[in-house]
Amino acid sequence: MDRSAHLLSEHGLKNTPVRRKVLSFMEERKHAVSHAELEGAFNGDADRVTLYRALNTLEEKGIVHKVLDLNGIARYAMCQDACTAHIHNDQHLHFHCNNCKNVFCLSVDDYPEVILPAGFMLSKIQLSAEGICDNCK
Amino acid sequence: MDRSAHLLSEHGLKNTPVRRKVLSFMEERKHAVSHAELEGAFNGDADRVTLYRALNTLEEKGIVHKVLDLNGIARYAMCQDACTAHIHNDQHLHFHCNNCKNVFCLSVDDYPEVILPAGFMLSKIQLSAEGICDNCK
DNA sequence: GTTTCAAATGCAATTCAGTTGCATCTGCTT
DNA sequence: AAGCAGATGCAACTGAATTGCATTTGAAAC
Repeated sequence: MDRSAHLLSEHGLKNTPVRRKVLSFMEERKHAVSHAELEGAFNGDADRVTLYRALNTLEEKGIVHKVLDLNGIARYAMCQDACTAHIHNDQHLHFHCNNCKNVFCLSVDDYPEVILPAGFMLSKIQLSAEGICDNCK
Repeated sequence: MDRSAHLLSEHGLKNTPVRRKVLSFMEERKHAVSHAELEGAFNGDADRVTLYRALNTLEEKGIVHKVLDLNGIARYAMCQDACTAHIHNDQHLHFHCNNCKNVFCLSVDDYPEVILPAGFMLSKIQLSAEGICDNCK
């Protein structure tokens, strides 16, 4: 049983070809992948709706996480590198490339203190960066 | 000439009823406003497309700035409070309410240093927070 | 290895934010 | 008052994402 199949059974999900391929596709990239990117990779081997549902399910189970790119389009990443190194698995930085709009998950050491006005309750803070990725420069 | 009209002429934009009302509506709120919110406020007095174009124009001229909410929907704010206090007018924090999805622009004192991998060029960093706003708590 | 059934998939249709093309109207300059 | 660039309104369109429903399938029970 490969890593993708293991991840699925571990979370009580059926081990289907689509989900396995989605996961291994993500593992191979170092950036967060969009639905459109996946659809291209499947090239007709899975319905677009099935891909949307696979992504939603994987996110609900905490296997991948979702991040909106600069155009507000959802992208998904596993980010195991950054996550295993920290307790809170969203303690990482999202780098948005202004050119290709890809999103990269990078680890970050220290977060600033945030002081909110009275009445605001903080649940999490998120640091994001914009610029040009190494592919586009 | 009121403040809205002044802002428009200052940026070489025609002083139209729609733009004036958009600006004064924004000035009255302490959160970033969405297109849907504006459309409700106009209640038929302006076409939806006109509102989209007004928002785009105001953003292009640097009068307002755009921020995507947690659902990836655009919201716009003037944020003069935070902006006049700092040199870089995007040096502020966006607080996203998990409940009403409103976005609040808050000022922030210090930004953390961000070290990127080789080949990545940084143009700006952005701090955002999630939680519950004072209205929803 | 069958049977069984909840869960997953495929297909069609729908929603919703946002954009574009084009004709008409209106601030603003002269 | 005239002229016109730019703003508005209307209709149609795009693209991401969702929903309903019939069919198929993974995996557990037999």
